[in-house]
Amino acid sequence: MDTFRPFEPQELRFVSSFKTGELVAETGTTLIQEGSHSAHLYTLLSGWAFRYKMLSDGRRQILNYLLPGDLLGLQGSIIGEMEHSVEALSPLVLCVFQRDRLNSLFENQPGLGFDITWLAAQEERMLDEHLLSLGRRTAMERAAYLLAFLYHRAASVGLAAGRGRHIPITQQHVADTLGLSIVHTNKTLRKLADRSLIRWLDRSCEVLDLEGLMAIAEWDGPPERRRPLI
Amino acid sequence: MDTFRPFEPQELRFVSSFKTGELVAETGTTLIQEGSHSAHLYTLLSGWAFRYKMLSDGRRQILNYLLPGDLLGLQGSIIGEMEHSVEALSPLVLCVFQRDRLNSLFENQPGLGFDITWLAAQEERMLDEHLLSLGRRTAMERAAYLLAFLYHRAASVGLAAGRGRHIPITQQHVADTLGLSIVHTNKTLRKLADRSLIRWLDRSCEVLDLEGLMAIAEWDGPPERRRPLI
DNA sequence: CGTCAGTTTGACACGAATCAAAGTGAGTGG
DNA sequence: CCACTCACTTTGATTCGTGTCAAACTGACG
Repeated sequence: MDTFRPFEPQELRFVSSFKTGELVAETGTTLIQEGSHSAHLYTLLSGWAFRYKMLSDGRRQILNYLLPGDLLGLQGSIIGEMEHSVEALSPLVLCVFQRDRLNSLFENQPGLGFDITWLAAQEERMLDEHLLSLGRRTAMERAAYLLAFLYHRAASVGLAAGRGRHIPITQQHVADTLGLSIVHTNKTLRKLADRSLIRWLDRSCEVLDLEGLMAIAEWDGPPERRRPLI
Repeated sequence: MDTFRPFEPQELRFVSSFKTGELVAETGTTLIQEGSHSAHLYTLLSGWAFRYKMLSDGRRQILNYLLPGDLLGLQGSIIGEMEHSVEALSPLVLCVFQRDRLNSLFENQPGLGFDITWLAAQEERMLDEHLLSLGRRTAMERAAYLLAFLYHRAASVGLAAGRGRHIPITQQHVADTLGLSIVHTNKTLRKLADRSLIRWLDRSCEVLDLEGLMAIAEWDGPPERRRPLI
């Protein structure tokens, strides 16, 4: 089963029998609320978003970031209840599906069913890496890893060149992703900037030295796509 | 799509066209090595195992635990290369499948394809919760969460009553799961034991007060299984 | 011109890591 | 049957990384 292909948003987008509509959202919009039983499944067509969970006293943990091609709300579709919230980091466009069509999708479009599983496996791979980061990397290593990771993700969907190459997050987002306080996050990012590895702009980050970041984090980047063995 | 059913190992086990054989392993056996391109996909039929990643200087992070009904090696089957290792925590029995049959499984058994995606969504849910733990919970909260979590998982596959109700891990495993040093882990577990929330045995843990652990961690347990809406 | 979100910096406190050492119990070999 | 080893657990002393508190700075916006 090395013969996968990456999930193409357009693919689901034009399977008219599954598509319900398109949705545009502003920066900061809460797209999905923890505990909700959303009736919909979404594909992100453009923009950035993030998933997070909160504890009752306000502690927030960002779980992962969403870029074009990613699914939102699969958990709700499959398990029934969303266990995390989703918020827009930039203006974005979503493609909306009826979640109750999901089982017929598996029946009628096994290729798409496999693509969904492929996406879920990718997500699991990213979460594994984040866990390694939170559990065993120092603050500096975590920050370097996160920025290298986000740069890679942006590059993989063509956002790395030209205009959009800045990662649209605040230091508060970084802190809540890395499990650090915002003060310590600021001091850590400052060190990375002083070493010319990154540049911090108003509410975004520019990666100047990807290799340097990856070396600090001891991270090799996402695995090479395997060529089909047969 | 609220009408899911939990994945039954027996289900895959007796789909003879996919099954390759059965495999028995001792405690401590490395079942899958990070970086390998395993030709097989497994279902755990009995026993406990855990997934982990390591950094080159020996820092280890345990990602999650595997119990009967869980899949091993799906990542390898779908992405091509394993990005984590798997080790047995107890004697265990695996059911082995050829991974190259996976796409034909999606074609011919869409119901099983959906079950695999369901399992992947469950794994993602657990990893999300672990991330919240590592990022935003204190040492005490993390320990309480982990033990409550493992108790729940064991109970959900019928391991909670009688003989097998002890969780077969060492304090080193707990430390590597929670991202703590083994010394601090010991002191934290000691406090839980002094409060009669757990009892620590030779190389295992007995949960005495599940509610108490869940209250400390501020964790509600896995979501209720949704009844079908229609 | 004031407000507000975001960034920056310094002083201090605290939680967790590290260092060191001893206790326990199972297994092993003499 | 008794030393011996080895993995695991336990405890105390000290160090260090990160959190908390406090305050100032910046730029966008109304």
